[in-house]
Amino acid sequence: MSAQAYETVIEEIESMIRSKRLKLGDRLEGERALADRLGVSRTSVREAIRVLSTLGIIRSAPGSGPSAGAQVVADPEVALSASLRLHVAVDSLSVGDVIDARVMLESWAYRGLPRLPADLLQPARELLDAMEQADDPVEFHHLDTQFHLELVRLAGNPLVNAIMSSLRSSIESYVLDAAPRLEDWQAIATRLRAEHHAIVAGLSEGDGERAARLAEEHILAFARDAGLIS
Amino acid sequence: MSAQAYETVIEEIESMIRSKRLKLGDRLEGERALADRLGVSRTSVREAIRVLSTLGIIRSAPGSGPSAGAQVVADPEVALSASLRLHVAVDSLSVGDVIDARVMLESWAYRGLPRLPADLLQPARELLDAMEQADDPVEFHHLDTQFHLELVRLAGNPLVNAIMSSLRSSIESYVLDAAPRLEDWQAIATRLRAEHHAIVAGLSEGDGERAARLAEEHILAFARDAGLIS
DNA sequence: AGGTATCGTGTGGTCCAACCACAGCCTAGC
DNA sequence: GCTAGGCTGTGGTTGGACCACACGATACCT
Repeated sequence: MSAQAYETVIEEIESMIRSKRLKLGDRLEGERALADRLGVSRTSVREAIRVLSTLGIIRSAPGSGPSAGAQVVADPEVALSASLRLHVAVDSLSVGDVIDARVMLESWAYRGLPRLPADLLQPARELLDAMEQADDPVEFHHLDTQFHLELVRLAGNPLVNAIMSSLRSSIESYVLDAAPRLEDWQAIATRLRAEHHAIVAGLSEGDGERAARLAEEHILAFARDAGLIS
Repeated sequence: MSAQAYETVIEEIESMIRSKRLKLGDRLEGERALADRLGVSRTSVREAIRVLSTLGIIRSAPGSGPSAGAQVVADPEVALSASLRLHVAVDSLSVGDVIDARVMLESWAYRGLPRLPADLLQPARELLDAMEQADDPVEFHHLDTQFHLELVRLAGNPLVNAIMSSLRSSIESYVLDAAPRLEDWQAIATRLRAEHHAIVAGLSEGDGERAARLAEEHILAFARDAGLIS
């Protein structure tokens, strides 16, 4: 037995997924049954399930009934967010790296967009309206995150969406910490709102290239103001 | 105690990392000591360490001496690779999504590159030389992966490098499965080699834009040939 | 007959007390 | 001075025992 016990359990579950014996939404057999079938201890099965849970593949719930047990789910963000957050914490990734990656992602998403029907941009516009009222930096940032994510979502690539969301959340604490240090929050918020409208205008006119360039400058300028990059 | 036991352990370790009480390369206290200090069982501590290990933050080794114990490391790829691989397996992400993301990444990397000193491109050129001799599709693919990764590395963003590497490995099995189905492998390999040289030529002349466009078509054309996308 | 309180059962969550394999260190013996 | 052996602490694994939980069935009372 070269591989560790919990690894054999993961391999078994992954194999069941690949061979379609386990599909999205299916429930896994009980931990005790699985342990017995694979000839390992329940502890090892639990380690494996815990790992798959942090990878966003399985969700476990105690109790009984339809919602209980271990179920195959699809939550690609959890592992990405947790991993990035921790790697930024240990300084193996810098906040600047994350911001650069975000610029790449967002400008890619906008550049590829065709002229959009007005109703597709409606959710983003509503977020802009909400941001008009938001004076609190924390609330503003929250809406801002949703706004940018909503726009990237229009590109229709779920993987890019997951990465985008994870990038934001991995440096959220740094952004929020920086907010109070901003010189003139009101002035900056006003500028950010105007830039948001300009990006949406570009997209609604089918000028994804312009929106992309605006977004790049929008993101980098704020990051500079917040002292997140030099 | 609302949070689960293993979560409190993760929070404690993450807190130690954020406050720099734990730095890259440091060794964690023993599992038994940590369990005792936090008032949880060793089982829960082990679950937490196992999770952090799959997130690429901690590496554990049994035995004694300098290499033993749990150590803080920085391996951003492991979690990304595992997560993407499994999410592609459950069809929550498609191979096409992954390929599109890779095109984004690679073209971004090349577009941002200035004219490069010849020695920076030397490793890539050597991989091209090796690929001239590689007739076996598996060996060719292996070198191809290294080649593209080497070029992206020139952009100098470790996060992008990690994502790039994870994207490749998450769909590697699909690419390798598709290789035998290719109509005329020799002809395709010849074309791929020529395209590789053209990309390197673009970069060596400081024309990142051209290299990016060539890379986009290079990747998408092969994906179409291999039946990975339509 | 209809509602309601109760119990039974199976789930994951936690803990404990062992034992194993491993690798460095230290000591006794040559 | 050197080598072989045991000592010690590490993570890895196991079995068994509880717990809290939530559903479903059952028994009960009205």
